Amino acid sequence: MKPESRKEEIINAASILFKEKGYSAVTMRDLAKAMGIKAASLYNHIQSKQEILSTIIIDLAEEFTSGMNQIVSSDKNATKKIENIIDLHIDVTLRNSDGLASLNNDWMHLEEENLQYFEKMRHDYEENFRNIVKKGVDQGEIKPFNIEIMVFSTLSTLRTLYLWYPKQRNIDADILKHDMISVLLKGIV
Amino acid sequence: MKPESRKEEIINAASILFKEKGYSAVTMRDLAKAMGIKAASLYNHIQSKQEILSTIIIDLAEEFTSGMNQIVSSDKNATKKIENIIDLHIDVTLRNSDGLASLNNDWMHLEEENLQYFEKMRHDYEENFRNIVKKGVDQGEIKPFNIEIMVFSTLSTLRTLYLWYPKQRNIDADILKHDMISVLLKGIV
DNA sequence: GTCTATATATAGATAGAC
DNA sequence: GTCTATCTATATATAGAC
Repeated sequence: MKPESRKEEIINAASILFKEKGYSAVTMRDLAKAMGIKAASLYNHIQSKQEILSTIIIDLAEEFTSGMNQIVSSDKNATKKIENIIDLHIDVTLRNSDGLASLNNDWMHLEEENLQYFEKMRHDYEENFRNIVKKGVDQGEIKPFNIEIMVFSTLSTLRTLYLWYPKQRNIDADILKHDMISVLLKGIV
Repeated sequence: MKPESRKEEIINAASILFKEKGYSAVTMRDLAKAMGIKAASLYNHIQSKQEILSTIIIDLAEEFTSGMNQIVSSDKNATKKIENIIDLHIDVTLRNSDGLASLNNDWMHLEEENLQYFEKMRHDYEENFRNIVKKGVDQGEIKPFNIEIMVFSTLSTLRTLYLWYPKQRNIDADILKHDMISVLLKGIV
């Protein structure tokens, strides 16, 4: 484990609090108390509460964007690409399930450029997903159900993993990946 | 359409704002502006901001609880019961998709008894769902995948409908029900 | 890197006039 | 049923000492 910088510690502590109560309901005093310091001291490491939120969300969104771009440009069939997307979500969830709460529920509190940047990444991500499913249907790999419903159903499950996985005991990541692929795909494929 | 009381108007306006920004980020002044009155005037109809939140959430949670109790006590097989649960979620989503945002994201801001009451209803709801799936597996109706993953996957999709359905154009409720049952069940059953 | 003290803004809510 | 005026608490953030 590489040592965390003080800024990283603050961001991790904030991720946990934001997950529990949401960005708006967490005060800088709450965050300082969780760190064992006073609120004013936080500002020696970060510029604003907003900077904490945007760091959490944008870093994660870029991680998903980067992962999706690799999958899209790979030379695999649709089914395999969807399996890779499931793996991506599980990997990110294992690494930072707290931060995913902010990405899912507090993105609307981003400001200006970061809000637009986030919304573009999310839109592109969904569009990439949709195109993979469409191509799978065209090539007879995936059942010809309503495309939007299949995309929504799969994505909503993957996006909610952060709420569910930390509560599960004794589920190994590889077993989870295998079983999640079964549940999400065996009905579609 | 029966005429709305002023209190119901406030609650509906609040549901929309809470959906957009979350309970904590919406001020009584925001709500008053949406109603075209001053913040102080709201208090002639409601006791507190907290009362608005608890009304939105508890009413919806009781609706789900009541619906689930009917399904549980009905004389049907597991597959049919799950279809009825899907119908229940779609019906509630059509009737009050705004309020479902609070139920999903702002329940932790409930106070005291209402928080406990809500958490018990949510727990019982999940337990009922889990038992239906278990029985379906035992009787060979449902594929023997990991129970928790099937329950989580289905519920996470149904709980997120409120975000997705309002954005869909030209999807009739009955068609949605049919297609959603296909996507969620044909892989499991 | 953390502290105390504080500036400034805004939150939920109440009192009392109309 | 709505208003203006206001109370009290608390929010984010800064200044400057240690």
